[in-house]
Amino acid sequence: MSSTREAKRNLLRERLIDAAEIELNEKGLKGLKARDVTKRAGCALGALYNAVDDLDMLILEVNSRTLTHIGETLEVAVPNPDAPAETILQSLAEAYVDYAIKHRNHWLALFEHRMPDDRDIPDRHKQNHAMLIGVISPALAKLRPDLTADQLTMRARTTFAAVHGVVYLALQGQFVGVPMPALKSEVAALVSTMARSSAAASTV
Amino acid sequence: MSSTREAKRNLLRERLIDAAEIELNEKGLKGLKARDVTKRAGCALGALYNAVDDLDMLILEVNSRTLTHIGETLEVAVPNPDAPAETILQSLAEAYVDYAIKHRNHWLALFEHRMPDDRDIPDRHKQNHAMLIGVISPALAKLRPDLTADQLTMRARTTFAAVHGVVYLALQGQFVGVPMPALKSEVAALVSTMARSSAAASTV
DNA sequence: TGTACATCAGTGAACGCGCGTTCACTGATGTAC
DNA sequence: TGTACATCAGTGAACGCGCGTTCACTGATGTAC
Repeated sequence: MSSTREAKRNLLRERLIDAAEIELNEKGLKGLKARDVTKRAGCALGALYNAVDDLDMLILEVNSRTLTHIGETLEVAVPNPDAPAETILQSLAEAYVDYAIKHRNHWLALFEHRMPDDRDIPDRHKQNHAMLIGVISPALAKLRPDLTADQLTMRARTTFAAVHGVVYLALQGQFVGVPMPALKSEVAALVSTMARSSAAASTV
Repeated sequence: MSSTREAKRNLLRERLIDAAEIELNEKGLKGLKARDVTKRAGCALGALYNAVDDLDMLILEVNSRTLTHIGETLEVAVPNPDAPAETILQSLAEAYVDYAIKHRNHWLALFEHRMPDDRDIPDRHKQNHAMLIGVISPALAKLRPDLTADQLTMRARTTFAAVHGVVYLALQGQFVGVPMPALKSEVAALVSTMARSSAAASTV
């Protein structure tokens, strides 16, 4: 058998992803360097390319973890799935804001990372992203029983993107964002707005 | 007098900003190179550093123009300042979406460009950004006469950021964004939601 | 179990490239008289 | 107006650095007999 070899290989792979996770957290996406990652993982520079295709792929792995992590956080944030839809949406939004603040660099990397022109993102990773939408949909569906599944998906994306935008500009700090101290209450107001107006079912 | 010298100097400066504007439009922020800009402006590489501190400063100049341009676009988009507040907000949002689509790279550069760690952004440039908020405020004020000036500013920022977020994720293409064909109607729905719920004055 | 050979993970110095910025030089513009 | 000198914009080759990736080498693990 070659299980020892393979096990070792996977172990190093994990160690590299762990290391990249820490480096990303500390230095942000732009500050993530192959040399720092391998040094932290305790292996030689070249070993990285044996464990993983590419630095981009390593980042994708970390991003996958982050998405899973966000998914878990959001699930836990909804205490009772039978609560009023607005309550659920508020919980989700608050958890999202908290996550973004606490894991700023991981969260930013999700939206900042771009593959080089030619290559594209593995399906597995795209599905991970879909989770962000899937988690809002049930609550929205309650508020808008009149919408088709497709319309709901659109509305869920819009809702997510709106909240995301407020958090994103606030965390950038510079410019037009809401100042950090006001962030949570502004997001709450936004979600409340969207939930109540949706209930009126008067929008397109 | 040294007016010939100074005039020439300014002329080259303008030509460099023009060139950077075109390069940015064609290749995006990441694709903007000092060599390409000077080549397009028809001068030597070194001349850039005589006309301008830095490549970052050149980008800031282009971004300033972009902000002015957006400002003009938004002003023109409001045909009648006495129209109902929701109508005005819808016009502004639509104009913003159109601008982002049409001048994607310029628009993106506004939010993607970061100064190197130490240096910070000149005040002039920050004020330019404030315009984005200032232009929404009057319409919001009509909807929410109950809010203080500070609260209004917050709400304007939130409103802007929400719309911005939807457009931003949609234009990124990858991931969770609204698909482009649905973008305008989704933004319209979002603005409508915000305008009507605000009128109810029931949010924090 | 032991020996001989094959494979492949791990090493880290070296490669290669991109690219912002500098710098010694030149020639044009400006100043003093 | 003309001459001698000073200044400074413009030139482009060269510098310097960061950094992802490769590659010849080594030593450990695996396979065949």
